[in-house]
Amino acid sequence: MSGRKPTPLSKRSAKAATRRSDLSRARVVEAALELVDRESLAGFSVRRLASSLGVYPAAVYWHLGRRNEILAAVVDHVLKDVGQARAADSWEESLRRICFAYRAALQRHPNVAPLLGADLTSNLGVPLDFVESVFAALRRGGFEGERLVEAYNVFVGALAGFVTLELSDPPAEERAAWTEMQKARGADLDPRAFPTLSGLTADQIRRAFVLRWTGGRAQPLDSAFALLCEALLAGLQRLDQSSRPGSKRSGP
Amino acid sequence: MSGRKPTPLSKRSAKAATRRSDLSRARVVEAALELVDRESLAGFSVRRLASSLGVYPAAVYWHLGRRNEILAAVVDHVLKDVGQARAADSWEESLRRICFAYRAALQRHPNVAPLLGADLTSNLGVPLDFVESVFAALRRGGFEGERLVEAYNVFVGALAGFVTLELSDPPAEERAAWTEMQKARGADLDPRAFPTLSGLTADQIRRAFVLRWTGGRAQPLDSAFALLCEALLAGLQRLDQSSRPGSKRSGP
DNA sequence: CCTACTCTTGTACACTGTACAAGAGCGCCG
DNA sequence: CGGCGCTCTTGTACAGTGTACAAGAGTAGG
Repeated sequence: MSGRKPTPLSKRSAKAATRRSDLSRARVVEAALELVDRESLAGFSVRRLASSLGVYPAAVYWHLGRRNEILAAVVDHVLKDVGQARAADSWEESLRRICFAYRAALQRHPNVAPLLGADLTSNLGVPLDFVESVFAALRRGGFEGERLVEAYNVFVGALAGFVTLELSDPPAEERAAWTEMQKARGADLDPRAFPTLSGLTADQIRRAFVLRWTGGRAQPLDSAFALLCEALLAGLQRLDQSSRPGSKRSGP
Repeated sequence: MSGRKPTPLSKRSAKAATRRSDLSRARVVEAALELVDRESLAGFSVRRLASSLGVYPAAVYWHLGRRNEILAAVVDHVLKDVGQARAADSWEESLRRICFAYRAALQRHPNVAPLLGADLTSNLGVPLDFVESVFAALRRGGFEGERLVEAYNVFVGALAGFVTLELSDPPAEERAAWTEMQKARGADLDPRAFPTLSGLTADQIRRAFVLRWTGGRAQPLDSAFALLCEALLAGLQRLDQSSRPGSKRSGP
């Protein structure tokens, strides 16, 4: 079905003949996100995106540029509300809200999660208001100068890392084989070489990042995530106190 | 130069005619790592790898399987010593050593870092002794059962996330353009929309994860990384104490 | 009405991962 | 010693990828 060429004429020609601009940046981004959601990141391609819009690849290039820029736009779209997480009374609570907003946004579109693990740098896709809100909260917490940037990087790195890892999934087509393989890997552990590991229950292994065989979307690691937030906040609090003894703590 | 076909005969035929097995899993992995180091991950391809060995693609397939399995083997190779980080007196110190060993290993081969951000799950590349050592340390710290797995995920997620982000770099070919773009993005900030961000100095922005334009290999975020470790440990310590008041703390 | 601009069509190129039949070279067993 | 069988490599093929680019449709403004 659907020959070599995108055969875009079918459902479009009549319409497009009159209004050519029913394509637009927003529409393309939406379609791209839809495609990623449906087919996973590996299944995303410019051509597929184009053909899902009934259009030739170059058309989507025109609106969004290269592949990476398309994906950057998708990330931006997914994360657009995270920066709006309303600030709370304490800076700690603000950060907590950001954590949960960030994770919730990605849980809605888990297939884009990988993009935020590695490509965060080269992607211009992360909305600035997200960045702003983290910086603002940390500053309220008393971080300044060099220390502020460091705390920010710690926070963002840990948050992005955990969520990406939690949400990443095996390639779907080979899920079955992969599950089997992981199970075996977890079961055949030599107690002499891996004393601690081999003492874990199957249920523990199933949830442990490198060993697990259940992806984090089927089985969210809610409490582990909460633990991450608390650990981060506790850590930052303590460092904050120790580096600047008497000044601003949490509220006024 | 070097025609369509790999033209493998040149430096090989004489040799290979007599000893066919000068290819081996280990040699291929080594070459793959070398290629990734030299050309970055985007520049890695099975064909290039094959031709760098003077061999046809299918030959490397035979030894290592599909692309992902090749990369998994590379990751395994890069991380193989991390699990050997000698345990220290206190569990905290053990974890600290693991952190630094992990980062050091990836700093030696920063181009593989992206693999550990997103593909950690589907990669079977992470050596088990690394996992074992983390679990062991945490258990010594008093974590058990459900809590143990959570702490482990927190630790691994945060660690992998930070290091991947720190080490990831713009695509190299477009580095110049990208730098310019990021600089502009950081400079044109509307103070009304981004009060905190626009107050940052250029030097702060240059180091801040989403905004920065200097990659973490040219300019390592040493102190931020140290901060991450301390924050994580402090956080875990506190959670540990609060959940199990009187039992084992650090050392005897 | 014609020019200028926005957007789309086709087509092309170089390259990718992966499969597979066929064949070399070697060790082992009879 | 001869040949079977295994390990490994050669070629070749296929379907799909990102990206560039000339050419053309369609609309808006002067």
